Amino acid sequence: MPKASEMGSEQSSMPTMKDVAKRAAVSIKTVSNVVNNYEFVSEATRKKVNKAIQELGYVINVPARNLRLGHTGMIALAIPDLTLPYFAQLSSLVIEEAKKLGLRVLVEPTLYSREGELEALHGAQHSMIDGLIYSPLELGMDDVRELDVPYPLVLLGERIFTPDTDHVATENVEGAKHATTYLINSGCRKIAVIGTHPGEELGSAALRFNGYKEALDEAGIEFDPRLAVPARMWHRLDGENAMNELLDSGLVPDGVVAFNDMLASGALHAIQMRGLKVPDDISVIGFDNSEDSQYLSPALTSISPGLEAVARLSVRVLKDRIDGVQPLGIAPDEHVFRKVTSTLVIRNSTRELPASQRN
Amino acid sequence: MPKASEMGSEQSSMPTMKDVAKRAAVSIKTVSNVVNNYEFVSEATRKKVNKAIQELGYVINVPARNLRLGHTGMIALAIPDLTLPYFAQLSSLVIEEAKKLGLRVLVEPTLYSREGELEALHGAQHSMIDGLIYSPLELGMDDVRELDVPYPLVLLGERIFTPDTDHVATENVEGAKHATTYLINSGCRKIAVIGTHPGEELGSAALRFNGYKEALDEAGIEFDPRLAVPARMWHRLDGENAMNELLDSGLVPDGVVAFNDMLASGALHAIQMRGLKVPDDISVIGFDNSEDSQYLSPALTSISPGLEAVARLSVRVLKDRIDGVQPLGIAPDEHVFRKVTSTLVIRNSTRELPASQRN
DNA sequence: CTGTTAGCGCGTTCAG
DNA sequence: CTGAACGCGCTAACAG
Repeated sequence: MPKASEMGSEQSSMPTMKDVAKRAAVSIKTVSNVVNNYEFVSEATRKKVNKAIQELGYVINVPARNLRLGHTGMIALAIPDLTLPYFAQLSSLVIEEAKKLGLRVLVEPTLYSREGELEALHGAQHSMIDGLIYSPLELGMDDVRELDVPYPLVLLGERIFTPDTDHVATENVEGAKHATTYLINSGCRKIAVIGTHPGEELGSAALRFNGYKEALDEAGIEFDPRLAVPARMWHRLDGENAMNELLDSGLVPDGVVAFNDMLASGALHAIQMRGLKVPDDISVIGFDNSEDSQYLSPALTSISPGLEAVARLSVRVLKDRIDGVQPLGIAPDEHVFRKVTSTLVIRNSTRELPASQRN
Repeated sequence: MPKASEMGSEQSSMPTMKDVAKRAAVSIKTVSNVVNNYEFVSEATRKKVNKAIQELGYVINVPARNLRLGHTGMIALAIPDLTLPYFAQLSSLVIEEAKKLGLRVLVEPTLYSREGELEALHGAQHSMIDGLIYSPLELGMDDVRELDVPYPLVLLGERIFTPDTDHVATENVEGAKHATTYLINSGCRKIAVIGTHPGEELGSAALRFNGYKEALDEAGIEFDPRLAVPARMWHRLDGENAMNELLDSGLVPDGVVAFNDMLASGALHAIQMRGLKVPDDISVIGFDNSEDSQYLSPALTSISPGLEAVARLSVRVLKDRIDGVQPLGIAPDEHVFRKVTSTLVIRNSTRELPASQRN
């Protein structure tokens, strides 16, 4: 037999249910019953059919089945960039969770373009897909009407809200607030924040900044704008630069909240290069609890956004919508709006809480 | 109209070609012609049909089309772990390249399990997929027969060889050799290597180690086993530990070849923590040229495995096989075996070559 | 428990 | 250049 890879299409000679039926001397329906594990098939016929399947090397033709069933068992996941650890992680978790529910995932990087994001929404693929988990970055509140699509949709993040779709988001504000409060409780008073995006109102930077300020506010610490260092990109080097800038200004903080772990890693490095100690001189907290954070030295205390929960929830909700059932305990006509609680993963880049603060 | 997400399946009410045909007062065939950009359709009818499509919001039904055509326009990419930057990068590039050729990609993480890898190969999905790009980690030469699958397959890496499938690989040996030679030319004589896997023969660690030794050999430098530090995992902390171990032993090298950029990053950190300078005291070279490497300080000199070329080649070859044409300039019955040339990306973690060595 | 029949939506002969 | 009828492989009634 020539290898399929040397032929045009593998479909040409693949055996069908009909072939199996003939060989097993049963009807097509019976084969279908066996293949789909229909309960009421006699053990004898089942064996007969399986034998024929084995001998012919029969594999079910998924496209045909899809056509008949009207769905494909495939969902799409649209994210800005698969090379970002955050999204790679998310994708991996979504794929894993989907698999548990018998769903496959088509990952679609939208590559920071508005076009890409719109195409993910309206592209021709959509008869091929049962639903979409959508994490927009470029689209904003002005684009809400774009979300009126003829298939189930779960929206990730907090850039767009509509009462007409299900949302799953992470706690940006609460997470940053938690981190900042933790630093305050551990004795920090001059807490810098790295990675702000001045002028931005949507997006993680703005939300996390708000959390930071809220924490300060509640603790009665006045916000010092000089301690907020912008960083357009959130790479390691940006964190290093930001931290150096701060240190050069003579304004040495006793704590740092970095808006992601890369920034934190850079800050760590800048601090240590000056002979200062983390956490003795300066505590550092990161964001995202990326896999790397545990491998830094000192291991990085970080806010874990609960990506597992995001993945689990969004896939489950989508699956329910596809199946036409109400997700979770949601009332009819209502939509899921769920914020996943973030947790602070304490490692060695922050000082311990004094005994009085622990519980 | 109720939102689809509140209904069972979106398929129920989607307009078909028949609906479009009726509305445009033409035959189904004509609609099909228009949709598929068949050349010989009068401008008038084309317009008429397009208008009807617009009004009805018609979208072509991909599963039906797939059934008829016998292929799906979808390929799978099986990799060990999507959260590894290397594979995330590769996936992203493959998706991009596939898109250019009108193909969609189903990413399938096999999660370091033999089962997962076998399932990717033989799983039921395969009538749903036109071909597979396959990067095994657990499978070895004993499993060659598993690769006899009824669809086009492109094999990535150097773990399994068969004359019966197309291969695309990166230059592990050559890359490591290149890196080591570069260090030698820049004046290093005591070159450590971090990340070896003693006892392993397949796999990147072994191949890269060979390249390192070849370079030493050619330069007439004797290999000192104490300079080869094993590291099972290739995380940042492993690099840091390995480097510390070396430094503690009193055996201070003047150059380090790390088997990936994470290891290199850790080594960098360990070196700097001792007050030693990179590259003045010790040069460091990494592997993979990951996105992070440029954001380390000093920016990391690294071997770029040419992932773009791997992605481009493997998708192209697969596409050709799917279309039944000979890839590249390959003779019939021959198979592609292509190693992508790696390049050394020189940044600031290595000393400059003396004038005599430059070209 | 099993067989028969009728499409799912599309592309494609083959006539016109 | 266009229309009518067929079948891709499968599942869901409904009989038997």
